Amino acid sequence: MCSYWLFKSEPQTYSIEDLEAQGVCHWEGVRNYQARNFMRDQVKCGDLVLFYHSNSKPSAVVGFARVVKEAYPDFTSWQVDSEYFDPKSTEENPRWFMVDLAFETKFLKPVSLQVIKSRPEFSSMYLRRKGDRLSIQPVEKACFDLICQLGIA
DNA sequence: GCCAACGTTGGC
DNA sequence: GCCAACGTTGGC
Repeated sequence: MCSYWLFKSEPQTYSIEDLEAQGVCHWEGVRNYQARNFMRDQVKCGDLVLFYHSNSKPSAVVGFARVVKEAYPDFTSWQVDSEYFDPKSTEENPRWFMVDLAFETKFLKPVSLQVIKSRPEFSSMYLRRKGDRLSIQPVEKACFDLICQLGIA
């Protein structure tokens, strides 16, 4: 059984095109406890992940990926020269985690936040919540399927 | 670039 | 443990 997720990324930081070119990536830099807990405790190998471009024009789901490695310590957190460095995270006692994703599909038609907000089928999504800032969030299968259907059509 | 809606930090 | 100050996210 697999679960469904939505991961946010600013495309100028890391885009679906970057993942497509790279094939596989480490999802480093998550520095929010709620997002970390989802990733560390619930994101499993084989799960499918909607790739969302935030702070974008328009902000949209632009494709999906597959989880190919489950949570392990985010080594960027103890690299002093990394923008994600956190002095409170150590190799002995890591505070932050990451997973690996493999590229699956880039949508022909990105599914914009506007569309997600306009359809009643998506009313349960975290993206619809006022003040939503969660960068890793669970998605219901029905929502995942419909977004893929809209994106690929 | 603005700012609302958070989350985090640290003094007390 | 409270809460003010500060930092961040992300839509617009």
